[in-house]
Amino acid sequence: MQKIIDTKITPLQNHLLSVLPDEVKERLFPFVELVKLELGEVMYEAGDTLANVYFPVDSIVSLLYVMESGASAEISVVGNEGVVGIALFMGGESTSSRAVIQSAGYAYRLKGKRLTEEFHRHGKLLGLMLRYTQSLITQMSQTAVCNRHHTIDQQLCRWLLLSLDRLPDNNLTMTQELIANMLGVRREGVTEAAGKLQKLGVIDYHRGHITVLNRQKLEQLSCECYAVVKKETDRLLPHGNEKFYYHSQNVINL
Amino acid sequence: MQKIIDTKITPLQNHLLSVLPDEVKERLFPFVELVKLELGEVMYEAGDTLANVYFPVDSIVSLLYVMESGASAEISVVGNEGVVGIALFMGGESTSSRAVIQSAGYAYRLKGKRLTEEFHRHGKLLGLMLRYTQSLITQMSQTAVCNRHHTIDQQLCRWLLLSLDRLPDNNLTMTQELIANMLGVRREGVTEAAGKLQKLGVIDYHRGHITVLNRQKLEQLSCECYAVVKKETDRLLPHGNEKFYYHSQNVINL
DNA sequence: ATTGCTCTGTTCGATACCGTACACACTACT
DNA sequence: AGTAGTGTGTACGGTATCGAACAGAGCAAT
Repeated sequence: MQKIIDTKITPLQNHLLSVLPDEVKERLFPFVELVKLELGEVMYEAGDTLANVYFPVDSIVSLLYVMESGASAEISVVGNEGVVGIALFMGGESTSSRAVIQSAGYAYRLKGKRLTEEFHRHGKLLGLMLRYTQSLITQMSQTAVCNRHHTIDQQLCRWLLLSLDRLPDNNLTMTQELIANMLGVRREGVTEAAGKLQKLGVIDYHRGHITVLNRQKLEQLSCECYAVVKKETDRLLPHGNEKFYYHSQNVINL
Repeated sequence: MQKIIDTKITPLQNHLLSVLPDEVKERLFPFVELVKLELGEVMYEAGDTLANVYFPVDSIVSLLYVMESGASAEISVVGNEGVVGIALFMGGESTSSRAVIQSAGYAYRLKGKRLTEEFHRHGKLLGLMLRYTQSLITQMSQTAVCNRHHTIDQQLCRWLLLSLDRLPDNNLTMTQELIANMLGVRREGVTEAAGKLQKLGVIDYHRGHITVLNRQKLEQLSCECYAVVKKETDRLLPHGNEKFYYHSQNVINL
């Protein structure tokens, strides 16, 4: 299913795409396709062979591990700062994680073949992908440690901040049940933690819609993990020029 | 400090080095240096700029995160199946993790410059490094999930198996205190878990020396995390030819 | 208005792990 | 033999999280 829309969306809204040298942009952009991602859709399952990579624009994708028991835990988040499908260029073709749309929106899709062709032509893109991958590794590592040492309250704050950074405003569409899956805890645990934040006036939520009212306080209440990851990511991937141009284009459903 | 020893050690005992094409071996091996690693030594601190990568032969290196509070947790282990210092070729130059020698032994050191030079000359080495990095990512992810969902008992089993795979025999030199640091739990927790394994006749240990008596049982008692990581690693990095040749060579202390 | 469904709030006992404290055992050194 | 130091065993209360069960509240469709 395709339709042409007049959007305010451009590949440049993805940080990785926006910092590429102009010549690489010129070669690559004709081949990227705009894809619409719906909340809860599964982008790929653990073990799937990947054919495309996705550069989120205003969507958020959650990488999560599912255990034999069915219990799950999010190991990292990807928004417009990153790319989904690193296994494709890392050479493994698949991963043992599942990718789920955590926040609906758009992403640009690129065929894996185009990507790897570009790798051989010019090292810039590869270098960028690798630095991004390293920042992802940082996030995963910090998650591992955070799971071990920090309370649900702290982790919820961390998680909200991670989401906030990848959204255009302060509203996230997300039930407590889903957050619980991401954090790998019971839904009741999230209810309790969210209740505290509500009482403190930090957030406001109603049936699957959360609004962050006081970001600063959220940062105070969060564990160090958020800041550590942010700092390291900024080091690895300095922000590029963030001016955008808009145009009409095709949209495809995932 | 240097001395020439007659060892039974060769670069081929490291799996990554051993699967390289002959031409790459010929270019690279003249530049690798044998390094002796002592138990407990810190290979690099979080944030250190890396100048070398290390290919362990019979040593084990633990990558661990240290939090502001001083609490720590191991996020992955590297033995002769891998390489320490991926940040160097990922482009980040440093990581937020610390690398500690978990089991004394030898490793081959290669200047980062030599490594990246080889990347430009021939894609084989890069591809291998990237696939290894992906297997490392798998390990980190699984660790994150394991920290969330599994008991200390299960995790101790997993940890012992990870160590066992990287050692020549069934003996590991390791106090409960150190294991506790790796797992990010209290020493008493390890004492208790180890006590159970002792009673079951699975392990035998005395003041910092652990002998695994029944590996099969250990695998049964472990959580799935060990098997998942092993399977994925085998997929990403098929074993090469493991015949070795021996010769005299220099040894350097770290 | 009724019904049904999803999302949230609350309770209760169970349990895994923590923090603290201390006793004991083995080893090495004097 | 005595002493110091390191590694291990155990005990106790405190707490965060779990598992299960259920009640209510908001929303949608009929």
